Amino acid sequence: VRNVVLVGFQGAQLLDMAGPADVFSMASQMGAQPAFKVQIVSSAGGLLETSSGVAINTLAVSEVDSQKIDTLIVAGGARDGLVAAIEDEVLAGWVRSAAPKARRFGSVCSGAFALAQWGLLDGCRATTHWSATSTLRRYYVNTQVEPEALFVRDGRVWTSGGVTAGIDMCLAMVEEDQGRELTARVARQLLLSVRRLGNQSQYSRTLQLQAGRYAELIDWIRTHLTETLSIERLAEHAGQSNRSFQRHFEAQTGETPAAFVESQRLNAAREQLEAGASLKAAARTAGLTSDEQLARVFKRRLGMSPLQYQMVHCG
DNA sequence: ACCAAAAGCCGCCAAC
DNA sequence: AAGTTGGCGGCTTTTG
Repeated sequence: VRNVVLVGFQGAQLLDMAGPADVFSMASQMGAQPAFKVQIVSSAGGLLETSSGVAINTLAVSEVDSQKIDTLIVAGGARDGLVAAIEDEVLAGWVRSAAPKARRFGSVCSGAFALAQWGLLDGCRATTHWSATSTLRRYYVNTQVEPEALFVRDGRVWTSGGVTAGIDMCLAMVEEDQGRELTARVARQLLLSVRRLGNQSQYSRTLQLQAGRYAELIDWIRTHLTETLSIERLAEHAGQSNRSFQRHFEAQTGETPAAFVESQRLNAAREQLEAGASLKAAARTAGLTSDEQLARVFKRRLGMSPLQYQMVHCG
């Protein structure tokens, strides 16, 4: 049985701990025999008030044998609580000594700042909540921040983006330990209809934009992927000049118009490939001009060719 | 794998 | 006075 230890603090985000806890315990229940034991720890132990006000019970770090930890994950949370946790000598000292001895360790969301400050991310590739990636990069120059990733694995160091990405990360851990089949069942049990890969973008434009000013335009883009979607065309559709459109669209969506269109086309192509379409057909319905174009976009955005993607994802 | 042409991006700034 | 607009041009990225 592998010991999974989740590290929390006053003001930590409940889901950052609850998500991983449920993934590992669910995997344990559904497997042939219990594979994981989950413990939630904090500096002093006892009740922890999370950022949402829901309190959870924790063990004190002193009660946990740091020699026997398999997986150690630090939660993220509200700024003040996180800063206090980082400066907490007891917690810092314990994690610093425990993490290197664990088989793997990591963080969810802003927990990456704690790991980084404690020197545990030096020389590593890592990520954090999308709104904080530039800050992480600025303060911790020895860490290669990957802002687009849902989660990043660099050897034994795993870091994930905003809250629910932690669930995807833990599923990937379970998959490594227990295989794909069990992991798929766990994901299904948790009603995660789509498992997301680490290199997927952190937030859903669909959700983010529903209320936005360009919701209608975005809907139009999605339904007209095969047409020419140049800036001119989109600006015209939005009733703005090119320059203003570009400015506002980027402010609203966090992506430039061309990048956004490319994302949409990539997603469409992915769905096609996953549905078993040929490369040419996938390219065509996604509005990419050729299968070479398709390959370029895959390489650029996913770091792999369409064929490799099929191997990994449709295999 | 390469390259010229095209497209996209974005700081700048005068004009609202 | 402060904020927005949109044309220009140079620089980078993408395309065929």
